[in-house]
Amino acid sequence: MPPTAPAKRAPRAAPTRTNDPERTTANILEVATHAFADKGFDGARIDEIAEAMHTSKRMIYYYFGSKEALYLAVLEGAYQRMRAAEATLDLDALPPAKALEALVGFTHDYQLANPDFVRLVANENMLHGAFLKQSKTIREQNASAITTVQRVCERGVRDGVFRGDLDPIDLHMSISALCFFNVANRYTFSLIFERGPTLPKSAVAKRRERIVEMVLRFALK
Amino acid sequence: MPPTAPAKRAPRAAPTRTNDPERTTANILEVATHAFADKGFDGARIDEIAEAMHTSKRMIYYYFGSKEALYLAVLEGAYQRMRAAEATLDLDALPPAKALEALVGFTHDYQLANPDFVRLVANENMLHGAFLKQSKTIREQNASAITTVQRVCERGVRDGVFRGDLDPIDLHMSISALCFFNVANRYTFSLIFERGPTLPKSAVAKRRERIVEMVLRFALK
Amino acid sequence: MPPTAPAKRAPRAAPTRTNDPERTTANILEVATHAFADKGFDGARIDEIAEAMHTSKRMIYYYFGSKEALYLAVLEGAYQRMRAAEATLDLDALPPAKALEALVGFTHDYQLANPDFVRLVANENMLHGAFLKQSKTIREQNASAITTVQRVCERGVRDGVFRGDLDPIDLHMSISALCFFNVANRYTFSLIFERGPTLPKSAVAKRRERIVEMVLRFALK
Amino acid sequence: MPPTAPAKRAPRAAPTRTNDPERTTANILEVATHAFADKGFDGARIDEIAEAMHTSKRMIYYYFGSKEALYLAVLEGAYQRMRAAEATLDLDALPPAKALEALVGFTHDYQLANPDFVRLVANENMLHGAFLKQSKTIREQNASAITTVQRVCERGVRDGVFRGDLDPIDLHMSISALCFFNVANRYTFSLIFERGPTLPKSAVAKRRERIVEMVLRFALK
DNA sequence: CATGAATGAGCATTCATTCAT
DNA sequence: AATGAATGAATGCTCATTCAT
Repeated sequence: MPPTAPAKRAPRAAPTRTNDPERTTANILEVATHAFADKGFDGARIDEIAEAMHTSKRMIYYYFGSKEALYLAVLEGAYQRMRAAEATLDLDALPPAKALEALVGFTHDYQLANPDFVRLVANENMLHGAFLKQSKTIREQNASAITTVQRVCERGVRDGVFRGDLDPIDLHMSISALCFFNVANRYTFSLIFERGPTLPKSAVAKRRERIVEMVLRFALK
Repeated sequence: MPPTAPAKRAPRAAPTRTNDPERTTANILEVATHAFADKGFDGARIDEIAEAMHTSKRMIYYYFGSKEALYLAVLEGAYQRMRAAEATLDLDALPPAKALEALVGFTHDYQLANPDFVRLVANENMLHGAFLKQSKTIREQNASAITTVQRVCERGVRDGVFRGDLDPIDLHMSISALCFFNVANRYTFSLIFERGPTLPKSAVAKRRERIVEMVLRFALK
Repeated sequence: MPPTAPAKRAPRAAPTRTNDPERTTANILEVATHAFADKGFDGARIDEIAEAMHTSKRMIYYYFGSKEALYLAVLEGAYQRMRAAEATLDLDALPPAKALEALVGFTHDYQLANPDFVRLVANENMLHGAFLKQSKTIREQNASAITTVQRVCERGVRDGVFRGDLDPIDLHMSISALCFFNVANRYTFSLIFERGPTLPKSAVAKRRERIVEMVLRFALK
Repeated sequence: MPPTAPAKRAPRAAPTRTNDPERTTANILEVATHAFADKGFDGARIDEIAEAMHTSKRMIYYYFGSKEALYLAVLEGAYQRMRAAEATLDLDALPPAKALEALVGFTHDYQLANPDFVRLVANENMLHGAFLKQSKTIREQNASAITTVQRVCERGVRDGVFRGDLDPIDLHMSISALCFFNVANRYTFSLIFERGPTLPKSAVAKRRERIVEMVLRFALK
């Protein structure tokens, strides 16, 4: 018998009536984020999300209207949290090389600590960016994202520590690529090592070091 | 209209009866590869794959037995073609630095030319490597893949042109990461530029150059 | 007609939305009981059951989860109704011979009046008892069933009216066999008479008499 | 993957080309008899029957034309073998009581030894005798079957050892019922004993004895 | 006589969604 | 603000059967 269906009238855990819209939506988003990150948009099931929530499944439609709208909200939330974390970095206070190092380190650490975000982005690419296109919010945030790298680059070039032909967008891409891959391609890559998808702590630290070094070697004169 | 109309579907494009199993399976695999790469395992529909084939949908089950088995066959084919292409590289004939450059260039070019492969791998990671685990074939091929990088590294270190602490697995990861991202994260990344997901030719060449340079700067003493 | 007609099925009899789970499940069970009894588990079609219901086919899965679970529920219901009817017999109030007569009569009459029950049991045997094995409910009810015969036997033996070597299980089997066959083997047996599967009233009465007599002659000293 | 489909081109054991139609048909019938007896008409699968044969599945259609025709042939064969065995009984050589005893004993023993026959008959009843109706062969054989009992009855009544109101058809029914049930209702009945569906040898002998006794007690004056 | 390749029609089941309260 | 009941439209899959050689 499928776990999703009521199947024989066992109406499960008693959906705690919160009477608190904010808590309810937050709970839905949290559960949905895990679900969409874990299974992707097509693989995730509204029923399963409902099962893992504290409120009833009907609430998803009450507050979000559709699976697509819920997914969009999840995606926007994930991007927003990432940008918020990024915003705490005060790169301008650091000399360019240190700033770049900090940026790469942050990117690496954040993605490692937030595989849900990484997987949501990977899934969004599987969907040809269908939802991202719809989101004004994310587009605006991303626009500002590139200026962060840009400012570091400019300062570095001006100070003569970075090579003159440094392209911020290209650099941003390289940083993202190196950090993203660790998390996003865990499962296929780990086959080479013949071990589990998550690296031991020491290997993670080593990998982090090398990514930072790779980017800096490339940027420095 | 009578109340219980038979409602027969209009028989599509004339299913050319090949009586040629090899052609039939090849056709199924080709169509399925596009479909799974385009929509992912969960998003792809057996019915849609059938629609795009020259034979009937029933043949999928005749030759492959299930959606899962078909997907696995698709995945194995994609990996096999990639390794076959890689095998044509004669890196041993080149000096280490040139060999590394050739390897990075090949990886970049192959993935750019074969987004289906890239997307299948990305999707497989969304599925936590569920299918890759099942495939002896792929595991064996991957094992040999790492030795290619390894040999180049060893020669480079021995010759004193590469840094002594070069880790082949780590290098392989960096190369993969940089090349993979271009294709896999096209849709989310292109939002930054506010243009379409595929870069103009000149930009592609520029990106290729920089990836090669980044890797070489890192590997060289 | 356009080449790609939507071909919508004519919506049947108006699915009265009861909003009454009990009525809905009862309706499903009733219809399914007839269907499974008529065609057996493998012969019965979920679609046909749906067609005969007052609610939509989807409700079967909403309330029962699968064809197998529905069949099990049907089987359990059939056994339960039989045991409930049996429980109304107050055999202890009758002298042993009369009690045995009443028991045989009841068995005969119930099975004749409930061919659905008989056929479900016959079908369950075709399935090697696959579903019965799963049902705690039925196993428990059956356990108590044998005690009914047992008590009558014991009293009859104690009173000296029944033969001393009477085996309750064996007697139960004989009674069941004689009554079951009338209904279960109707179609093959009626070929001998070259008439329809159901006997005329007078013949039924005669047969009942003889079954009762056969059992009593065997049990009495 | 389902065991029936070719699924990945393993064309199984090499279908021995017999070039002997009689052996081929006999083989098909034998395998089909087991299959239909085991799973019933609806539960049996042409593919599974083919799998268990020495020739290819296509032969079923070559020699029998359809699943229905094959089933009918199986049914006719089963009845024919039973009647053939019955024909070896020389009841006329025995005094009436001994003849009846022999007949009951034979019926019991044959059905116990040939559960396939019993299950085919049970299944045929589930199908409302749909196939039996079509078979001239079986109808003719059955007609003669009743005369066997009839002759024994007549002799017994004439000799004054059997009760005068003995009805051959009714007696035939009782004999059949008692013997059939043992085999046909094995699975549901065994639940009462809480043991496996087949009785130990001693219990079988005991049950046989009691059936014989029950019939004789009823028939004798 | 024999068969590998191919299939239309149907089957159980699932999914996101809406109705009625 | 919240929800249990209900569902149309697919979805992956199977079955007996036929075609072409």
